[in-house]
Amino acid sequence: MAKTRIKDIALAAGVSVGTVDRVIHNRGRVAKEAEEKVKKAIELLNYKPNLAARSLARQTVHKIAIVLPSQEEDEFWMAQRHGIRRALDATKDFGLSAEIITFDDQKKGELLKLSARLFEGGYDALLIAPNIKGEARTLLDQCNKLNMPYVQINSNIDHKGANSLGFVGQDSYRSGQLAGKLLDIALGAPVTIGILHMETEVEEGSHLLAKEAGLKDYFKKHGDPRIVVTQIVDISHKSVIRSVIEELLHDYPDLMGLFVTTSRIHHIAEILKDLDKMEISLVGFDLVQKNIDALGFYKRLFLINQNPSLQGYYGVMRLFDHFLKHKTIRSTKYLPLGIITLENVSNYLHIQDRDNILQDNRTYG
Amino acid sequence: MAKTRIKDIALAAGVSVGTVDRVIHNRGRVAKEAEEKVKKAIELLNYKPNLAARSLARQTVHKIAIVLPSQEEDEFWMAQRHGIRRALDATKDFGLSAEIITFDDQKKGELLKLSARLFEGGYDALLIAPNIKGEARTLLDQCNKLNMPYVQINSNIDHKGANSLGFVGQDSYRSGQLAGKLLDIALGAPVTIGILHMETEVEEGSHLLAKEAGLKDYFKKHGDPRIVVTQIVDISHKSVIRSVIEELLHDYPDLMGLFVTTSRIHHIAEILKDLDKMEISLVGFDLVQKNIDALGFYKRLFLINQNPSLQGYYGVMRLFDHFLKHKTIRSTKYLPLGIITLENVSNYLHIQDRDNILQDNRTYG
DNA sequence: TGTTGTTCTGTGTGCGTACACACAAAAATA
DNA sequence: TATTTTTGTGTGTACGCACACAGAACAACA
Repeated sequence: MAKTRIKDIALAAGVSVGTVDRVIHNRGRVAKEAEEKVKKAIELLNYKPNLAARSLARQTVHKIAIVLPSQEEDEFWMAQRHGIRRALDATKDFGLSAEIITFDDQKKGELLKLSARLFEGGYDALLIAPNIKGEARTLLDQCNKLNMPYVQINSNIDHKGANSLGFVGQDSYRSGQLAGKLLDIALGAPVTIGILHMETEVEEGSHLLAKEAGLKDYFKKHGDPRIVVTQIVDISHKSVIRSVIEELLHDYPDLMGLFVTTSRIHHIAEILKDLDKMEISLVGFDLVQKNIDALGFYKRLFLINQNPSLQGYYGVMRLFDHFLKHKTIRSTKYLPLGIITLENVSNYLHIQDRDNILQDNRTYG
Repeated sequence: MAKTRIKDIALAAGVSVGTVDRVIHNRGRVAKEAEEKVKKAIELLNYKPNLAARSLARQTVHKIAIVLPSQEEDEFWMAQRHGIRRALDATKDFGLSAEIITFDDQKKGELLKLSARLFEGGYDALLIAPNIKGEARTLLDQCNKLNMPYVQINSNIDHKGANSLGFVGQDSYRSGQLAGKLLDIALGAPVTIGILHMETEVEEGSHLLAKEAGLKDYFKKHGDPRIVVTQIVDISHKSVIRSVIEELLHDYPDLMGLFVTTSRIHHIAEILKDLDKMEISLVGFDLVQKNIDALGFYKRLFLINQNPSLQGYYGVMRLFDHFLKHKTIRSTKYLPLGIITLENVSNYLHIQDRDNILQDNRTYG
């Protein structure tokens, strides 16, 4: 039951550890027969490399650049960062180091400006939230030219380069379907349902439109109610939002459900509470504090959690798998769409802080 | 930015690595002044032990005994085992080994029979699903006498010994509240709601009663509908279940919601489909295959996921933290109560298989 | 037969830590 | 003072692996 070491394989195959090492790492310079013998011994003894020893022996530290929007205060990106930090803590003893590089995603061209820094900073890989599609595409093209692996998180620009290590994020279309289901169950009878994009710009092919499509498709199969789509561009003034809502309620007296495709549903909850219209069912996104507060006073509210923390975590872990375990994953990983309501929100908040695995906070003792 | 090693501390403190080691591990035999200097250097240089090197150098492997019910075929316990295996894979290179020991939880006294094997098998810790409360309590008392740390998963018998490393599992009461909320939203008008315990025995203080209490308490605050509690003892014969349901529907024509406190809600879904009564909303537990199938044909069905896989995972990780990182957690950890419906079930199935962290499946190459 | 080149293989060292051991210095005893 | 005991400190080795380097074996040439 003792673990088999390289030494054991060498013994079994009648060669030295050096030869075994060459076979394991495909370094060449091994006679065919020797290689065969070693491979057979590896198979037979079920050899699995000791990760602790490997990362200790390997001197090369893989340096990864993590590119994120510079919205320091935004809770969604804070959660992303949190997950990233967690993963880095867990892997720092195993040959992974990282730097977070931010850019202003409200201005054009800022992402591209990072180019020089990224490709001349000696980085071995890129972890990027490519929410500026055009610019990000240029960067990823560059990655492929320079043979630098990259993982996308949060936004996916469907970039199928040879160096792509896939995408970790949410399935927006499916989250729209889920919102449809929740509203369907909550409403009972067919009525009017509103979709609200609360965002300054809804660009072609964006998440928001995928969510819209998901909800619409759900209702094509189930009941086919009237669906009204509205965009609220100016989200900084509550009065503007309020008048849009009042107008909607006036135009569609049977409006009984609202789906907000961004994280700003708390505004709607507050306004509807004010208007004493809390019989309207709401579905929105993200566990930001104001939304969590809204759960407390608005019964018919569901939040869909996109798990930003795990996006960061798994994103980094993909690079870890790639470099340290020679295990390369290129597929898309969709994180679970958590349905959050007042009765289960506490556990979700908990896990975001506690997931630390293989992390040592202890200084001594 | 280079990582500080023990050597660096020794240099900074003007002592040898041996002295630093003694300070770090509280081995004594260090002069007060030397100790002070070392501690200061550790603080100053922000020393964090290298986990890879530590587990490589430390030869002692901590052996843990994992005690589970012997229901090999049960999907819930399979998931538990899966999570346990995942955690063991992730930690096997770091000085943790484990053996799963099963007992027949359908017979009395079987758990206690393990006693000798557990306490004379040279185990360093215990991970137990103490679903036979009385017998488990005796075992845990024994643990405290022998100074053997233990973690409880899935069931919690509130055992506050000095060696307890807490509990990882679900919050049954809260899951009942959550079921209440889901039914409340789904029903709209106040009607009759049924609670179904589908289990051969509902013992005092069991999870099932906690779930019942949670749902009842929820509705005391919201609408206060009529709630009917029924137990179905004989779950092996579908005809028995069916007649219970038919009787319920007859006695309570306005029954519009059913809460099944075990994983057997698929039976109910199948029967109601048969009876063409699918307007009744259902809430049940666990992602077992038959329940997942039921999601496909029964729209108004929600499953609450108790995350058995993560229970096993975090349970093992607690022991890992305790032994390898000297980081001892004694608190209760409640896992998130996932709300599952057809539209988000796929992601939940995915994550159960994919969560492998720090695991090396690669043989060579 | 000697020389050069090519292909293959074994040995040695170091990664950062844990721990055993040897030994020096100081203190307690004779 | 001599001897034992206690206390404090440094050195050396091993863990399993990666990788550099030396060198053996063999063939191909002069």
